[in-house]
Amino acid sequence: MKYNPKSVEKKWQERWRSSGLYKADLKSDEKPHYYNLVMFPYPSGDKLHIGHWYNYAPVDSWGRYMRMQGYNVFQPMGFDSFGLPAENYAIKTGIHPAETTKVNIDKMKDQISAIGGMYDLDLDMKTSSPDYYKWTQWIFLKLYKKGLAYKKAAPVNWCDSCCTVLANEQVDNGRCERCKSEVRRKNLTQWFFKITDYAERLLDYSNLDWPEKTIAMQKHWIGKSEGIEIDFPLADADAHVTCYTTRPDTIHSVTFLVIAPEHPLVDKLLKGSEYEKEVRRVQAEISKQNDIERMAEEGNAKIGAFLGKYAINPATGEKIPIYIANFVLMYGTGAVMADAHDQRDFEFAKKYDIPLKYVISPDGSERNPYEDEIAYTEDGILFNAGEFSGMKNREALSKIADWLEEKSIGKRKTHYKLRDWLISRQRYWGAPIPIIYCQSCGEIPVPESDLPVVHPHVENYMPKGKSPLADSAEFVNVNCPQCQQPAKREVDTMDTFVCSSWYFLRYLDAHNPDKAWSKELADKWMPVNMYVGGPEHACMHLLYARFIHKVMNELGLVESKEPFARLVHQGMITKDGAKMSKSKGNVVSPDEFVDKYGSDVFRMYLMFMGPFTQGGDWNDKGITGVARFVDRFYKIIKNPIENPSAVEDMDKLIHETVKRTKDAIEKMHFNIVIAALMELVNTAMKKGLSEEQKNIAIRILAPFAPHLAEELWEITGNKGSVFDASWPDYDPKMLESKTATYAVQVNGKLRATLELDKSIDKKSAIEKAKELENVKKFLKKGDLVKEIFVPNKIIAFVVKG
RNA sequence: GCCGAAGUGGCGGAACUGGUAGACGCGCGGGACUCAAAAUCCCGUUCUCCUCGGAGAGUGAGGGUUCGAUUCCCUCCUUCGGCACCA
Repeated sequence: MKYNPKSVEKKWQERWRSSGLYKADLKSDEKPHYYNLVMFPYPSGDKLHIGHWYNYAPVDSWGRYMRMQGYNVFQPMGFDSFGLPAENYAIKTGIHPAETTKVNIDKMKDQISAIGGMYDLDLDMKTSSPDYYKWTQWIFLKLYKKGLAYKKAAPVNWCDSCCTVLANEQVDNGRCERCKSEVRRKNLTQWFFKITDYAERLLDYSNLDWPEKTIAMQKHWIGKSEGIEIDFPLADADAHVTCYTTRPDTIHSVTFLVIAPEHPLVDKLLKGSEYEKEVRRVQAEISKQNDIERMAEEGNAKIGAFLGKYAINPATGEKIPIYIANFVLMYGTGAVMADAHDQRDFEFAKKYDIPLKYVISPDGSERNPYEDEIAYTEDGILFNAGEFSGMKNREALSKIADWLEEKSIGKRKTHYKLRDWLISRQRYWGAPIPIIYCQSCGEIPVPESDLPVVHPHVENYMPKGKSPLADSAEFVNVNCPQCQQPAKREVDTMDTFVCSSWYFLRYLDAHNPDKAWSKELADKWMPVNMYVGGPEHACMHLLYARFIHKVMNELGLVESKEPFARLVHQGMITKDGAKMSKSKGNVVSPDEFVDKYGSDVFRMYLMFMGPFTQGGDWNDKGITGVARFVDRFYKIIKNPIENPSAVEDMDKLIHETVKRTKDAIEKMHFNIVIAALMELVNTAMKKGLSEEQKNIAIRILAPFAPHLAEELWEITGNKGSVFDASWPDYDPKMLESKTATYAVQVNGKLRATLELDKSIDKKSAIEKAKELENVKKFLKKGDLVKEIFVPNKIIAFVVKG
């Protein structure tokens, strides 16, 4: 009889649910804890697609494996339900985001249930529910009180016709992606979290089992650099321009300064200047470019303007002109010293006819080896550099820095590229920021006892230049918590990354009305042992979560210093080489495959496609292979081929399979696990399995085909769930064999193979190999000059002539 | 441009620390079963020669180290991912 996945899977899912098999007892210390976490999904209208399955199914297999290794596995699942798509959908259709969110979550819950995973969906956790965002607001207040939340004006990309802020990626060539009207820079007062205070602490990755690549990306993002701030006095005023550089060795070649068009000095320097008109024109032009365009490599010329003023190069005493240019941004000091040894400065100087001066060449000779065509940016020997001439520039670097510090011209400084985290959004579908503005008391945080600040219902979500929450008079008008006089609420909402930066703590104590999380449980369960999600979150979510966690740690609210001990990124599933998206119309739904082949087959096929971290292009061609494997496995256990004489040989294979699959699982190479199980089945088809061997085989399979394994566990007469049994161990003695297969090579080419006893010595092994006909043939072709013997592997001869 | 990863049969992919390249699966070819087909089972399947024992070539391209290289080194090409013209 053939295996019927449909009825069997339904049966076991119901049993698991009714027995509460996978409910982790968070308070129990009976078994070691294992927090197995997958990044929670956004409840989109696209529902669950193959990419989600590719992510969730192997993580579930991992969790089941850990459970069978004796761990108390906690594997929750919730929803990141605030965000822009629901709001945009509401603008289009008028359906309230809360409603679409609920519909999408219900649908996705059904789909996740169909996987038949251990995911605990009963926690019913979503970031848009008041009992969750109450605590997001509470975290805001914690940061506020620690001085880590502040307001400042920041430039944003603004579209006048859409009346809204645009992300850099929504700006296309200076125009709004949606309505094509011109985008302008506009200053808005916004809330920030001071993540920059934690730059140094965030650079500590000790004890984190994370992909090297992700750590490298975060380090790059934080961007620590050791340099020096140098003051350039103005030629005709008692003021100076401070520039930051990591290359003080080039100070003698500095022939001009470039400051950001937004630099506060620009207005002062321009006062009554004949250059004002041109500078304003260039400023206006640059203001149309977003940061990405301003820094874009291709298709964007360097533009700038002379400010009509000069500074003094403190090293040479020379008068040098000051410019503004698009490529200098108002970060750090907003000013750079420019010279001939930087390609960007070099090009700018050529365009605006600014004289250049060289101070480095490969051999110290006074010329640019590239003949003035491109900048010489490599290292070399200094010349025209005063007392430093003749030194290697890298060696002179710190000496010049010392010299600048001694003369009080410069001061060494560590810079970080990391900017503070802009958390306010002028959007409806997000957690309200718990701040009240009072005419007499000023900016007042909402008292913790008044949380949550409930998200109001509004009629119109259309952006009008300010948050739609401003429409609700009931929401906006409150009494000041301090003086009880009429006051107004902050109407901006929080970035959804704030909501997702602590959800793993809430899972541990979901819906507790009195606390964000229980410290006791957090100390038992944190950090998350295994965290799996897409690599696109390397710099945002994963950095923000670490930041918030470190703040909570310093406040004594959690013991762990890091939220995620081990991190793995799953690969991306594409369709015909393209990312799946509704707009491209290439979203593949898992439902029809699950319906046709069952969850076990579908999940194993996804795992069989290739290494988990690699991803791949979706193609349903091979799924029949996995379906055949499942049928065979079922058949072997249920209708055994009786052949007792051969069954003994199977012992070795079974133990080999345990070892192979175990090694592959720990590396998350699930494709190898499935392949090894297929090999076992193929051999077992011929030779049969004993009852004991069947018992082991079922347990190896269980994490990957949980329904089938449970069914077979029951059929073979076992009591209870296979997931309460332990994953099998192998006996190393069983893997040993008396003989080894040697490859016999002549001049590096394989000429024969030879089965030899493992205890054989070099001399007799070589004798045996020499007797082989095909080896003799090639040995005759010249003089034997070398014999190589690698135990249990190779016998090689080198012949010359 | 810089940083990172990858490139292996018709396809997805395997190969531990330099030691028999192509496991496993799909597809394809042949056979068994069948009135027939599906399903299932068995055999074969990198390419080119061949006297059917084998021989030669072969892991993006070209060099190098080595008895031996998918694996190590150099140069180059292509694809994917990341980025910030950060001074």
